[in-house]
Amino acid sequence: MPGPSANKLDYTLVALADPKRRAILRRLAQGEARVTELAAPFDVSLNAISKHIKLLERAGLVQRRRTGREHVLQFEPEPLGGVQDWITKQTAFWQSSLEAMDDLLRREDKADKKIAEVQS
Amino acid sequence: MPGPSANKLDYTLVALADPKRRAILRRLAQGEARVTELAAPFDVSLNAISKHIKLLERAGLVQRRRTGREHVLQFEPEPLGGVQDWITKQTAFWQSSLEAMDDLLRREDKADKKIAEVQS
DNA sequence: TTAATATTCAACCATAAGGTTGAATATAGA
DNA sequence: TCTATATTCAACCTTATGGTTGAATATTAA
Repeated sequence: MPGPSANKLDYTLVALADPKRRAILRRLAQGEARVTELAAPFDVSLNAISKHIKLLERAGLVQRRRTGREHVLQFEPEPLGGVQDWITKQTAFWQSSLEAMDDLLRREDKADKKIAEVQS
Repeated sequence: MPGPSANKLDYTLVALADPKRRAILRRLAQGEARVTELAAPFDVSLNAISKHIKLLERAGLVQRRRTGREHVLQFEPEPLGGVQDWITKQTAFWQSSLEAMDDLLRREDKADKKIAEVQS
């Protein structure tokens, strides 16, 4: 989706949203590799993989180091922390809301009992 | 990205990759809401938000319940677990590789010392 | 220098997202 | 029954992805 106003988290999630890119990251988690090596397992063109790597770079998930004509890619886990933070906050919000609703239901229950007492 | 071969995780990550959709999820984490309510904070058309909600549904991140003419949306946190699992495995792979490399370096270091001893 | 290797760049195509407007549907309310 | 409200559907536009092929660049090796 990223237009001109996209932020880091957007880029990270876009980068992770493709199975080939996730496979590339898994591969890089075991150690650096060159573009050709990364492309080998896939049955698409080298150019296609080159583009995938660019999206991973944009997200900060890989870093590139040139050694002569070879480009060595390295896995950079930091942006994954941003995703985890978002998920953590999101579920935290949700759970606190559930607890709040629980309280509310409990209070309503008490009120109902009071009314029942008065009416009985 | 999802073509015909997209899986659940793909859909989840695509859904999370847009800030408006994340904002909708944050809103829904505090409690259910109707489409119009969800659309209110944004300066895009109701139709645009309707489409965003559809992508969230596709990912299983929200559930829809119709009450007369109103559609009530509810947050469904389950798919977020899949994202967390992936990240956990990815970083686990990476750390074990780092440790393996560490061992390797230590061994090489020992070997170097032996060589140094022999040569001295 | 010449030839092979490693990568990107450029141009192109198809599909999915993200948005718009206008019409269709369905339900609620006067 | 009319009319307003809540949502989706359909058609269209633009941009980003994901892919291709062919050419350009840079570096290594003969």
